[in-house]
Amino acid sequence: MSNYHFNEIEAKWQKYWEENQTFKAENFSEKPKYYVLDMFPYPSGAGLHVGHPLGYIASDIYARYKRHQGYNVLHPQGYDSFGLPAEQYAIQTGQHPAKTTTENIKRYREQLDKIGFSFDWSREVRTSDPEYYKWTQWIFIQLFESWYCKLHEQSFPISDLIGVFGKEGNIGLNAKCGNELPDFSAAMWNSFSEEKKQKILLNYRLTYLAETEVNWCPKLGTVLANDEIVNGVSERGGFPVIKKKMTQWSMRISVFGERLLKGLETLDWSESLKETQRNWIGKSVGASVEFRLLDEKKEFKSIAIKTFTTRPDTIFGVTFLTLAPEHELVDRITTIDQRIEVGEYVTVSAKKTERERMADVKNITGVFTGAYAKHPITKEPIPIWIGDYVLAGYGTGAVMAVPCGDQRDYDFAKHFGIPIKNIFEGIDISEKAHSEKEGTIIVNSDFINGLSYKEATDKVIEKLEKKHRGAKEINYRLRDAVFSRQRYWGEPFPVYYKDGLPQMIAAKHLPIRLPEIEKYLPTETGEPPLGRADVWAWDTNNNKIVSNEHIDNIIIFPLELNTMPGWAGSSWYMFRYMDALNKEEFVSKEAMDYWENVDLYIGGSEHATGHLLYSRFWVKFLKDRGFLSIDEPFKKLINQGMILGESAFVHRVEGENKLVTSRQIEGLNTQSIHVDISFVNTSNELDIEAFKNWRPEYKDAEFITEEDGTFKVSREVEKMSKSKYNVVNPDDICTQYGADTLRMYEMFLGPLEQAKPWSTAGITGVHSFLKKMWRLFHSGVDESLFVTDKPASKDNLKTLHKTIKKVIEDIENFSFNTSVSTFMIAVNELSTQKCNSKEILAPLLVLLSPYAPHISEELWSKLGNKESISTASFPKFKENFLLEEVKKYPISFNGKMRFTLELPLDLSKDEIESVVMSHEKTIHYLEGRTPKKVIIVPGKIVNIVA
RNA sequence: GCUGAAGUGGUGGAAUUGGUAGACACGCUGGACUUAAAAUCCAGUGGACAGUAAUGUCCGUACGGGUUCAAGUCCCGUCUUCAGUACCA
Repeated sequence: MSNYHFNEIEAKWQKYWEENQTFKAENFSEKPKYYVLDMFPYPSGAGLHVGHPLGYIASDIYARYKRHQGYNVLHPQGYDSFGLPAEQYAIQTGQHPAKTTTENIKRYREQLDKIGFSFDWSREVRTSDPEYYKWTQWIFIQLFESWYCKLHEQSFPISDLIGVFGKEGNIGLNAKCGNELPDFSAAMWNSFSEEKKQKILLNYRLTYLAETEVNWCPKLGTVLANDEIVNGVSERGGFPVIKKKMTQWSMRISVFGERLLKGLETLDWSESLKETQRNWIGKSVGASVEFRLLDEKKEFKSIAIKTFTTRPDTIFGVTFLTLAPEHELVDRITTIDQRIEVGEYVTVSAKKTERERMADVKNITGVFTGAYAKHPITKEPIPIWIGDYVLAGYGTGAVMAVPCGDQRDYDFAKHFGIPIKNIFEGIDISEKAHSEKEGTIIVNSDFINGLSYKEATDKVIEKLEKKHRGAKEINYRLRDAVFSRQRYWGEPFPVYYKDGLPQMIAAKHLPIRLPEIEKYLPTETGEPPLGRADVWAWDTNNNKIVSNEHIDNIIIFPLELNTMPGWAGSSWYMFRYMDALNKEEFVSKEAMDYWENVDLYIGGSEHATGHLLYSRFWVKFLKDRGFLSIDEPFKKLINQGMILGESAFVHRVEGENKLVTSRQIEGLNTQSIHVDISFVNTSNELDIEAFKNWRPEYKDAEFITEEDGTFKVSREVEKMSKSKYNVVNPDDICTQYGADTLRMYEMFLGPLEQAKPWSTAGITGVHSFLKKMWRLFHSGVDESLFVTDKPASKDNLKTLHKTIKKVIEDIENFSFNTSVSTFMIAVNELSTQKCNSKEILAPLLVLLSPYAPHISEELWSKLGNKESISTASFPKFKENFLLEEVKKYPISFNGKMRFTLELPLDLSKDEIESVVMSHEKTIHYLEGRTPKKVIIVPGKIVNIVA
């Protein structure tokens, strides 16, 4: 008996691969290297659904393909097991995150194993493993011990900077790098107390402690980075976020803006993803312009309001200034008469949540400060306003408002009756502002009259620089990333506090292990859960964690209570796989130099402004400091599209216990209720009994059915999720159809990068292909293996090489969906040709093995091979089976056009004619200026001139 | 609003540098096998018109134009959908 028993075959080969360590990668090899990486999963509690493995299947196909091509392939997998998702699941189930994480990982591993991936599990990493996060802590220390020189665009050890301060102070640095810190000389530096020195250094370190306005999410009990907020609510859970001042660790990613931007040019990523990162970095080129406060009593002579503009050419159109409500000068410049009004306005806007402020965009609000500034060129008095359309976090938090050239300034001016000055020739601004830069001549503007945007911009900047009232400036939207989380389930900081100042724990004492505490829940007020640990202080004599009780002793100090965010561990994991067991270094130089960077990275596009940006930042930093030899971690990136679920709904008549079949709901006032898709068949018919048992409240409900007694549900495509009852579990598919069918079907669904709904209905097509493939190797009579050494026919070879060509092209282009079709066509053709030649079938198996590894291994071994099919080399495409030697024949087309036709030598006229009539052949179009290729349409050739 | 991607049968989707549009699969229809069903296999399947038939003709890739011997593909304009981003000065 020799039917295709996929369950047995798959279990057999998965065991074989594990026992033989078939996919273990060596760190050094004569072969060229290739590194294929998946974005490692968060082990959440729900387990995998069919959407999760999509990217893993694609990367696995590619990894297996590269092995066949003779590469030494690194294809590892691990778990991003620290962070909010893992912790939220623990909180929901009331279990300790350490416990749920271990359980979830076990479940994930079982599910992954069933699909037959070629992962090298000997290199598994878990970000929550102390042996792993030891190095995350180590990298944090390196960041703390480094600063960024804007002049050299590079990070250096902080000790270099201390050396410079001791010799020259920071005056030179401020001038060269445009730092805004108060100047000090070498003598002053040397006279500073240690405490003051440390405080100054925090302004330079790449990770620093500062009181900043952060995004606080009370429901999650933690602060969030900008990329963790979507539409003003938290990405995880969708809870409100408010602004709050807190002392937090931050990462100085902003100084890397330019390099992160430039690096994108070298990467093979999708244009849309690069664009997302470019927008996030948000570079804008413009100028800073300084407006000095107009003050007759000369009290505030030195107060200057710095603004940023991308339109220096419109400087003569300025009719007011607007400050953000949070601007630091608001208090100082507001006149006595305006104090109450301004105070109220500032308080009200501070109370708004991120979301309210976004929702309020159309409401124009603002208040006059009573103060005036002097225009830097015309010296005219300019009124200073406050408005919340100006953001404290961007530029300088103050704008020079040009109502004629900016719609927001225009709306503000109209709303408050501020004059609008037109500086554009022949442009009507009675209805709206004119914001296009190009194609306008500037007027009413003194020395730039008659100039275009570009010329005027240069002239104005030149003038401002001469008057010391401004300079050319580049601004980035990219903000420093908050790095503290008031959560339990994350990496502890290797930091203790002495006299209120942070101190690093020496690297040799790492890891600082996360203490085991009973109450790990976050608090709404923001006290970190680690504050509840009884043993969480640092003994500097013995270099170990000790009980809190001893604090105040001179050698025992409080430890940092916050933990690191989820993206800490995922920012460098791709290097740990290279050398996962190394106890001495996070990755050895040899391993690093061999594997270099990830050649192919596959994962979701939702990480565009988080993980993919942060890890690029860390890698650039580690490269600067000599710990890595490469500058960009991910050479090629593919974003797999999400697989969506097809939810099913029953319709209940509003206010009645009556359910109506989907075709009869028209005209009725009904409410849709999600129903578990396992109660619905492919014809959308509901199993009414199962539904009644599932939802007892409808036990006695009235069912309005079709005439034939069936009850139909309606369908809708949504994100696959437990709460929508539309989850399809890959385990079930594996049991019913096998992993090879699942793998091929997931690829067959559509283009890899496109979002698409899952529908189990079509899976039979792929499954019956595998059955046909199996049958191709077996005789129809007694079902034993029926493969011969007979030479292949010409037709057989043609089919094979056509398939080789297409499959290689498809894999190289990541069009895995079309190669599934190619296999189907090949098997159909070979069945028709009754091909049983080993010369054809063996290479076909190798070709198929990346897609359907289990069946390929089984048939491969049946053919008498002792080694795993993964060691076989990929068949090579030979063109001569498809094309023949050619000779040029001029022909004419439709009796008018003359072409040259390339055809085999020594053909008779009849043969040429039959070729032309039946095949696609390339000919050159001669009558046009440039020769073009055309395909002959059979039957339309009138004359062939030999 | 801005940026990016896309719009092809009943459905998912194929179509090298412009060259027989709808591969492959699902679904549907018919047939074979079967007591029957399932499974399996075979055939048909964009639309309209003509023909007993083989077949032929015309129309068809969101819409309107254009370039070309030839356009799903290139150019201009319009509409729609999806995704990202959003008071960024």
